[in-house]
Amino acid sequence: MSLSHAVLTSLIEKSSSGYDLARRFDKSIGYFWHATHQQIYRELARMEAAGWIESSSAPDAGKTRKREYRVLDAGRAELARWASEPSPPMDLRDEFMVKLRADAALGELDLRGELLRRIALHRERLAHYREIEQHDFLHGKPLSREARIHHMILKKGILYEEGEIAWNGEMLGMLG
Amino acid sequence: MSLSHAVLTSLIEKSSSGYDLARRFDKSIGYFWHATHQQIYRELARMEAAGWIESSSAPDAGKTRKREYRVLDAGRAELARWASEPSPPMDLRDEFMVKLRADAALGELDLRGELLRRIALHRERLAHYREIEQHDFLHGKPLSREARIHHMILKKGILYEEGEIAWNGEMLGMLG
DNA sequence: GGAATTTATGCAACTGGTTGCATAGTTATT
DNA sequence: AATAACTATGCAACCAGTTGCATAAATTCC
Repeated sequence: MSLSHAVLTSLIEKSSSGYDLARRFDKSIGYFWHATHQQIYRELARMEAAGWIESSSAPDAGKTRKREYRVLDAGRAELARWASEPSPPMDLRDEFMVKLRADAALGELDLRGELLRRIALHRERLAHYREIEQHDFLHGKPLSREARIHHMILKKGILYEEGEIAWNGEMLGMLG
Repeated sequence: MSLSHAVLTSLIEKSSSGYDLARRFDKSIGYFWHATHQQIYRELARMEAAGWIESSSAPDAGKTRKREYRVLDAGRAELARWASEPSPPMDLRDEFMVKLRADAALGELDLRGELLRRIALHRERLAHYREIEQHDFLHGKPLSREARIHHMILKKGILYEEGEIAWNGEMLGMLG
């Protein structure tokens, strides 16, 4: 499992409380690795027990239990170790492809509504990604190595959404 | 959960024993929905208990416990019901993107070896898919509705692999 | 000042998925 | 004839992930 490593990466980018981390996670790594707040709290507890991170009452805690988590050297070392071992290729799990095969086997199920919904969803996401791209990466100023990597990750999302829109469109044409 | 529906779809395509089903699953639906033999046996037991499928000693069982499973009308109805409810968009879980962000945050981890491995893997898969496409769908004879849907699913795999190869290549150029 | 909402944390129960092991018959090898 | 390898099935234990609930303070609304 490597949710812990995803959380660790996000914490290296910025020390945070569990809640802030969960929200930031949603808008960065969450695009290609979803996690609930529950999972994140659990991973934080585990990683603190393992000595990868430490925590203390957050500066803005007030009377709350809010804590701030920071990555320790052991955590950085673990992340580097994990990152340089080979990863299994990502496994796809596309429910809609199963539905299409079910349609092929059973006869007419009329999945056109679903296709239209998917096209709309992917168009929305694509527009969102392109906005981020314009704002963060295409402003003309030179990009750091870190920013160039983040840009490439975003581009992957853009290519994916474009591919989905094109394929779903063709599929719709076939079923129409 | 809908592993049961994936198994059900495969079983509608052809009544089979658990073992045969598991092997066939690997080479069809397994491309976009992986399942172990253990999961498949468990789903078969559940679905039989639910009255979606029935089984009897397989014709070629001999002295073995081999059983053949067939889909009942209740199973077909359930599959149709499930297929026409909206599906959540597939959630990506790409470990390698996390590693890239870790590289961006930590500095040099040298992921080029991993990129080369991934490119080789996707090239291999692409070649395999193209072979299937040539053999099953580009033989010139007209295709049934079922075959055209299967072709579209395969094309999605082809587009995906092509996209991976292109993106990983660009990423390699950037890190090189 | 009180009510509703948002921020923030976490326990407990459940469900899904993986791993290791056990069993038993069949076929191929030496 | 012995043994290794493959086909075929399944139990049990474990681990990961999700859902529902509970708590509590801060903030916003009326």
